[in-house]
Formats: sequence, structure tokens, C-alpha cells
Amino acid sequence: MTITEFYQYLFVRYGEQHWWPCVSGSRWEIAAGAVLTQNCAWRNVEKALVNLEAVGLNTPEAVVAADAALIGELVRPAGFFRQKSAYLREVAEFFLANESRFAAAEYTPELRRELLAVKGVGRETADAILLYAFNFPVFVIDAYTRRVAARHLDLDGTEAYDELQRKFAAALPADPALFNEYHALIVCFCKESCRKSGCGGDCPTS
DNA sequence: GCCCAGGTGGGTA
DNA sequence: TACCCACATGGG
Repeated sequence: MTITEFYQYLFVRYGEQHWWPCVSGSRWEIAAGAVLTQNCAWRNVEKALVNLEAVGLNTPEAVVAADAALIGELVRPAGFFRQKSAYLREVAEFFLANESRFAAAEYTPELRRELLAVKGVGRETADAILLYAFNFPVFVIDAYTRRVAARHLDLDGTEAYDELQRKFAAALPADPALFNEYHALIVCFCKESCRKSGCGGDCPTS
């Protein structure tokens, strides 16, 4: 199937997803979730996000002011808690300095480069923040995307991140709502396949 | 017990 | 560029 055909197939099969799956839906929480989900199942990210929210650490201001060890304890369910505690602080500092500027800007590759310069923010995390928190037309490549690219699209799945991203972007109109839906549908599709083969996971129901 | 999960940074050749 | 490894927890 082509990239376009696969989207149409998924949309007919699953319908609108309206992601990002978050607790409060604030820009900061989306960014925090993007960091916390690094090599970690989303159900464990939710525990960490709930822990943070429960003690009021749900804003960049609060995270910057908090003790790193405390943040580590709260995000422990998401694994790599020492790293992620440090990363959350880095991203929080970035948010305090740049969130309003990003929110008001038109997307440019320079914005992505700035985000990628933050420690703990690699390509996938940066793109998830750009798309889901700031609504920029940036296609997110993750393990699910690579899996479906290899299995269902005329792609290898092992392409370099930026190359695979270019292929998706080239095949689709630069519409953040479409990129959002497509990525969400891919995740839904993969999780359903995973469920059927007995490895757990869930699909957004609404 | 073993493997995997919506990665990233640092090091080496 | 292309590998390798550490990072850590929770669920099947």
C-alpha cells in the first residue's frame, strides 16, 4: 500500500483518534509525556504523570523549582528515572524560556533544531512535542511507524529517521491534524495487532 | 526468569 | 556514518 492508501485504510477501520493520550492536556504535560515515554510503555508513563500532577509538579515552573530526587521518585514507574528526572528539568527550563515564543511562531526547521539542542530531546521526542504540544506539521516517526512501514508500506523501516520522515511528509499535505491522526492510527493499529498476539496494549476508545 | 516497551546520549572505529 | 552500551521499571 502507499502511505496515502494506508492512512485511508486505517481511518475507515478505526475512525478519528484525537490524540495525544494525556492526563490534563496542557502543552507542558504533553512534553513531559513525550520525555517519559522514551523506551517505556505508555501505561507506566501515565502513572508517572499522575504522580507528578498529584503533588502539583504539572508545570515547568514547578519542575524547575523541585528537588531532582523527588521528581525521580515520582517518575520511577516510567523507568530510567534518574535520566528522565534530569531531562524533565532541561525541557522545563526550555519551556520557561521559549514556550510562548514557540506557541506564537510559524513552524521553521530552526525551531526543531532549538528543541533538539535540549538534553534528553532526540528526534522523536522533539517531533512529538512540536506536533502534539504546538500543533506544527511535523510527522512523528517512532517504533510503530517503522513497524508498519516495513510490514505494510513499500518502505524498509530501517531508513534514517529524517529520511523516513521526509517520505511520509512528501506523501501527505502538511496538515498537523492529519499528521496527528495518522500517527495515532498507526499506534492504534499496532496495539491491536499486539493485543491479538497476546502482548497487551490498548487503543484509544473515543 | 525472560523479553519487550511510542529513545537518548556518549563512546568508539 | 554505523554500531555499541548504559539507562530502570512494569507487564505478559
